[in-house]
Amino acid sequence: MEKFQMLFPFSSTGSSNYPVSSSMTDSSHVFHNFQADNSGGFLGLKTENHHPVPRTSPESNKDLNSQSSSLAIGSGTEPQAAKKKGEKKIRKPKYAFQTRSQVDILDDGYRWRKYGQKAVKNNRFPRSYYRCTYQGCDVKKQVQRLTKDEGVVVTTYEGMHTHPIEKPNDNFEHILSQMQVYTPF
DNA sequence: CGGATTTGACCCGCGC
DNA sequence: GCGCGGGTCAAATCCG
Repeated sequence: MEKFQMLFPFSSTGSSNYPVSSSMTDSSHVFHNFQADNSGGFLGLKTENHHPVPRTSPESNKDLNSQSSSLAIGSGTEPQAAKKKGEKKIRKPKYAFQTRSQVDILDDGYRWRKYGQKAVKNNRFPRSYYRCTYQGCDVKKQVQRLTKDEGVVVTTYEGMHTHPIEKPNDNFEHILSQMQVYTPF
């Protein structure tokens, strides 16, 4: 596998076949996905799980929620608190967005270490699991392609980065900051 | 040599 | 209670 760096559809480089070529319009597209999700465009994703203690023992290494076959866009903004009564549920913010890209590796400026890869049912392409390699930063991310359109890559972020970006990436940094603003967290 | 990847095994939640 | 699906760990491997 070759390593593609800097290949970023969000960038100004017009190499990609991104529907919008304007500068800020890109971010708008992203937000469109988010809003659509909240509106019920996609199926709601449950972010019920929590993580009381960090992974210290090899036995307590289960967390995360299991999503359905389809890709769902979830977020910490989910009205989870409304239905459940006083559960120790720590909302785990989850963000997902689709991008049109030839490569799975979307460099968002953070350092990721791949820790797993699993084949998904209903999908010929495997899903990759990444984790941020920053001390104290347990942000996870998974990348998956759509069976229908291999050109579409779905990236799902889990958690928020509590540290500055390690790599200068103008455009995405801007988008990221906007995403954080958009989120109540 | 150190850090990142790879890949199979293991484990858990849920549905039947 | 078992099987399936999905997620994570961990040892071995690869690469710079």
